[in-house]
Amino acid sequence: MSFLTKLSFKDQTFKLRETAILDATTKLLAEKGFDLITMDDVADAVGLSKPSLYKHFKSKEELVIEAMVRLVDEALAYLEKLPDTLGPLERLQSLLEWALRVRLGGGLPFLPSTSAHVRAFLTQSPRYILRALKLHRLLDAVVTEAKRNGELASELPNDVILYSYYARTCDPAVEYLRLYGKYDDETIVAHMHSVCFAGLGARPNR
Amino acid sequence: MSFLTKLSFKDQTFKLRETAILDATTKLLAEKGFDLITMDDVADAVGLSKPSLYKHFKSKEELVIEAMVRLVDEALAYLEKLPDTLGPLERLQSLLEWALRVRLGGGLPFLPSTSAHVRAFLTQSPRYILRALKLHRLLDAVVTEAKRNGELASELPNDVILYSYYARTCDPAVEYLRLYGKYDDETIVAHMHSVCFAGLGARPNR
DNA sequence: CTTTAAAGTTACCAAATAGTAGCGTTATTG
DNA sequence: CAATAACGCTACTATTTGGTAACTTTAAAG
Repeated sequence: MSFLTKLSFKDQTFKLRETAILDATTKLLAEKGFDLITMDDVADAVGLSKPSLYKHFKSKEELVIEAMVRLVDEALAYLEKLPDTLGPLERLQSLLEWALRVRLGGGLPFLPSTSAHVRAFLTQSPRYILRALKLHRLLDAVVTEAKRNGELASELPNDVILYSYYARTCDPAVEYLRLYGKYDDETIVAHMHSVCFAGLGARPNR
Repeated sequence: MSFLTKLSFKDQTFKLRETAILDATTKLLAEKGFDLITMDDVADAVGLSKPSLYKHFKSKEELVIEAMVRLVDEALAYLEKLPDTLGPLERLQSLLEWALRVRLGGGLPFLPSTSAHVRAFLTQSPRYILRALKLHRLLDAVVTEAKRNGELASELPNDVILYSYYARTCDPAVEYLRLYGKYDDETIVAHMHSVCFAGLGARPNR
């Protein structure tokens, strides 16, 4: 028996279940938000009983932290996977579009804009903070580079750009556009992209 | 005794208490969000007992609805009070700045971006819907006018502009800028204003 | 096939909290 | 000053829900 199959069957299903739980949590978080989710909801969604959940995650908050950690990891992976040929502005645009598509596909908005409670315990979690800071620092460098290229507004401080950028990935306008605007996903992405980088004001005609 | 003083003392204090309750609710909503507020919190904040609250508002949800109704009414009043000399873009800019200052001063973000639950019962409340729609229609006309003047991006549909505009009044970037950016309120307002109308991209140098 | 250890489940507990019943108190009216 | 009606408060209930104890089943190992 190989080293890999040594941990098999039980441990494999355990791991599978863990991702299933995180998937369900992610979906529910996107739909209802932290406070409206009960642990029974999560258990039902994944076809498990509540105590089994606690075999994997020791509390509701840790469950959500892990879901967010996974999300930030995906963002980091996406950013690193981008071809080297892409310029800084293109990287930012690509990541924004990725984040919007994740959300439109039923995923989480990253950035805990949802509730003060969630933000509080997320910012207490070293696991989360570590990744969020890493992403933040990476993007900060990209923004600096983009400004140097004259691709971003040099009159705006980096943190204003970054926080506004994050905010756009969890912009409630997305939901309103889908709900009331009846646009398809790609149209929403295009519009959000346009608003994010060019604003609402009239654009100069070249 | 005049007709006015007829309702006096008790009824006057009753009315005063009502606005005090709404003030406290507004402040708490801005601080903690709907789900983390208990009716005891509100009662304590205004120096009352919980059952007295229920003499004024028959449920927690109705209390929040009334707070939001009052907020939208204030926005409507602000919009109507603007001098006729202001152009459409200036009106939008002025209202955005007003909304941001309200928030920075401890008030509510309008638009129920906080929780799915809040949004659900707000959009069920005729009292709220009525006002929200009225504001929406007013602003829609202003946007159309601004586009005609070449002051807003004519390539964006009105609803994209409006939902993005609303989103900017409750943008989480505001809190992050205050918390981590250490900017004073007026600087935040100026930056948000800039980001909203001109976007993050490089601006044309005239 | 038997043993054993882990995983899953049912049934439960404890805390929090929205909402209420009924009593004490205060202010208005005659 | 006396009567009364409304107002506010203390103390309670019911429900929801995060979390757990102990029993049962399943699967790996000899």
